Amino acid sequence: MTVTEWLSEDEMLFWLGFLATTGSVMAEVEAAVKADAGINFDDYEVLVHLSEADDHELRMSDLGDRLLHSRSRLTQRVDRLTKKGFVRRHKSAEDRRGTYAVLTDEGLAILQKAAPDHLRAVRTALFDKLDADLVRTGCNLFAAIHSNGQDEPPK
Amino acid sequence: MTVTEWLSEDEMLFWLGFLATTGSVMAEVEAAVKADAGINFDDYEVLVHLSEADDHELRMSDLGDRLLHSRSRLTQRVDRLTKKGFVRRHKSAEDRRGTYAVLTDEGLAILQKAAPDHLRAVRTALFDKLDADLVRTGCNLFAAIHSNGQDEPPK
DNA sequence: CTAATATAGTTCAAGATTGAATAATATGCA
DNA sequence: TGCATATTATTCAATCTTGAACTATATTAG
Repeated sequence: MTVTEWLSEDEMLFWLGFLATTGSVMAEVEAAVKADAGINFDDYEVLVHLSEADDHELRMSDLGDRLLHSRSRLTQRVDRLTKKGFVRRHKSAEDRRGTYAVLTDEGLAILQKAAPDHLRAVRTALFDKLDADLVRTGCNLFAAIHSNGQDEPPK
Repeated sequence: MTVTEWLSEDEMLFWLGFLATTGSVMAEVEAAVKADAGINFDDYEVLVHLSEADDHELRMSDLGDRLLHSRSRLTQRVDRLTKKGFVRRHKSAEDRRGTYAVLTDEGLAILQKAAPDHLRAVRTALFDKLDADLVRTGCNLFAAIHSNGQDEPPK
């Protein structure tokens, strides 16, 4: 008995490849970043998103949506990053329910320190194995799957 | 300042697409499986691997490698599945360090019950958006990245 | 204006994962 | 054989995530 007989052969191959590939790429990158840069991947991602935002700050909910993190997960991740001094919060003036997470100088510094390690990990896990054609091909594939970015972030 | 300027434009697009796509596909499938089938995706995956193995059983380490789970993670996941009655353990006769995880009848039943929901989720999140060409394209892409499956499972 | 509803963010407890330490057994080599 | 090293699996404490409940503020409809 096999549970998976209702996908075509190609689809099955795709799905297994998808699971195995994404799992191992992420595991490899996460391990390399933590080992080399001393910061874990999720924290790194928070800092990246903040660094790319205007004034290095984002609303909590906005940041959570980008990271596909639930609200409480983000609250606690930002708590930890705040404790480490890489991020701070400040209340929004216009919408008094709102909170911004802001990248600190220390956060920017650790990000800049970690970035080369991160990039090297991504190259090793991914782009060293792909030629330009496959990269473009992959972009098309992701665009088809993800299309208009209307995700449902968890919760 | 942007941290990511050392990837080409296509590579950057690929990497962002990779993160966003894999994240949202997995989130969608996991949410759908849990909601519809009443079993979470990681548990489901354990049962699938066991169901596909000879005699519906696998060595713990073997199962862990396939799932890219660390040893302790798998130990505890199998603990939970055992408590639910979907899996049981038995010691290996040949290698007395070894333990097999075995699918129980209840485990097979829940797997069969969950499988249609799982498949429908995978179709909705993925294959409904892809034509046959893109599927084949994706297989090639995953093959190039993952090539010979020589992973380093965590730990 | 006010009541009802929606949204932003946090808190708390339960559940899950990580990584180091441990115990038991196997294997390789002198 | 016997010792050193490797492998298999588990345990435990620390860390992290989940999801429901909660507080505070905003928006909408009557």
